[in-house]
Amino acid sequence: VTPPPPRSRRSGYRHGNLRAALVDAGLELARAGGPDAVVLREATRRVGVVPNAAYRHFADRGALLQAVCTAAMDELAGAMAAELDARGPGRDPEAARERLRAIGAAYVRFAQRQPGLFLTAFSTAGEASGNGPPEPGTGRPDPFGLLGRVLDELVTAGALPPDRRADADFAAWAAVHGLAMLLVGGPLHGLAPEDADRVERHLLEVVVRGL
Amino acid sequence: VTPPPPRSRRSGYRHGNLRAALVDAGLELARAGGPDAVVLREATRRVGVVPNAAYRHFADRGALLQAVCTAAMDELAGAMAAELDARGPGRDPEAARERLRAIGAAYVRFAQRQPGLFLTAFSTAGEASGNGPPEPGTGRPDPFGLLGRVLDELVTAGALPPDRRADADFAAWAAVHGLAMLLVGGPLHGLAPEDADRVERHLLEVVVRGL
DNA sequence: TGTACATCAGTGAACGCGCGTTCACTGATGTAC
DNA sequence: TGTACATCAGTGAACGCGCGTTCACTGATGTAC
Repeated sequence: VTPPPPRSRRSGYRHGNLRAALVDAGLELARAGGPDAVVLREATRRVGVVPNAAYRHFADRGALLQAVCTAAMDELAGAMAAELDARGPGRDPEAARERLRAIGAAYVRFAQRQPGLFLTAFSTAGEASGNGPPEPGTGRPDPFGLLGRVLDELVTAGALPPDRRADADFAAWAAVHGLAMLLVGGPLHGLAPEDADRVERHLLEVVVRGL
Repeated sequence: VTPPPPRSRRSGYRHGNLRAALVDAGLELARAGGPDAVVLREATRRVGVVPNAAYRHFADRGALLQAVCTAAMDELAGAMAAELDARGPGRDPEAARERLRAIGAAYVRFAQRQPGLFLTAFSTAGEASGNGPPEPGTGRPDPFGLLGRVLDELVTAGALPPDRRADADFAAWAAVHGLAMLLVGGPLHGLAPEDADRVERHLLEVVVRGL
């Protein structure tokens, strides 16, 4: 179906950076079809390379998928960070609340626009990946960390009592994550956009009010 | 791996009710491995029947999976209904709120104890299934309907202003669903049980307070 | 009550498919002398 | 600057696998006479 890629053949033999190219191809597959669509053979096909070439860079299919998941998560974090950067700091209570709404809206919007990537980002399938929030260590922004920062601002701005800060991360995250999941391939899939918007605003109000 | 079942061979030739048996087998597969584990050949193997026999009762693998998904959803609804039935009616505000907490807790507990079934119940993969809440028509209880009933009680008991009733379903559902998804195979997979409990209580408080 | 027959649930054998993965290889690249 | 060589990224061919699905069949069951 996919026309065999032009096979640019770069410098005749060696590929520039096959690893990155495979992750990119996997990302496109995930974008179109979610984690199950990240098929090793198809990724190599798209890059214009023989299937087993992938084994120079990944131990097995799972390692490729893992890299794609991480990349998808980075895209989500990037979308959230961009939304925050486009806004002024949240010094006063209402501005801080607005930032919380904005970050939540960005999360849901990403899920709606990139359902495949969204599902892939959260599809580590309960591997050894984590027993807690997203693994620390990477320097880049992660969705959970961004949320935590916004909640800290909320406390600083006096819009959230410090004693309620503790589990606020998880509560807010769960609420927004759940809406995203219901809208993406879940029972609320196909909800009219304006209805989805209304539900989203309502949910964010419940969270802001409840915190 | 699975020892070939004793092949009870019922009345020598015909199977009692192969359709139901296949759904049961599929349910066990889903319980152990989620929707992807619902493999037609394996289901027939477990029932002790030749693979193509399934085609007398299901158009294809998708139809079998669909039946299994519905059965999984019914189990979830059953767990929630049982939790409600074990409680008195919610006439006064606090009792009504308590019922809301109970139904939410049942939802999350089901996800934790039966992750495979939970994921399967919500894995219709955005098929023609629905553009809105779970399909009406079936007489049995469904999770969304049960939640709606509890919210109605909340209004009757005076614990929820009627003008906020409208989108309360989705907001409450999303919050609880999100927690379940984060805990099951998501980033919060492996959270210590006591932490998960605390997070759950906190989330339910945010919802109750926010509504 | 007994016999002929239509139905149709399950059998047996086979198919093509795409997948992940392994093997021995080749030849361009970059380094050591 | 030129030549010999080690490295190792990508090749070519092949494997075994389990899957969903199709085909023509068989024989127990239940009905009509």
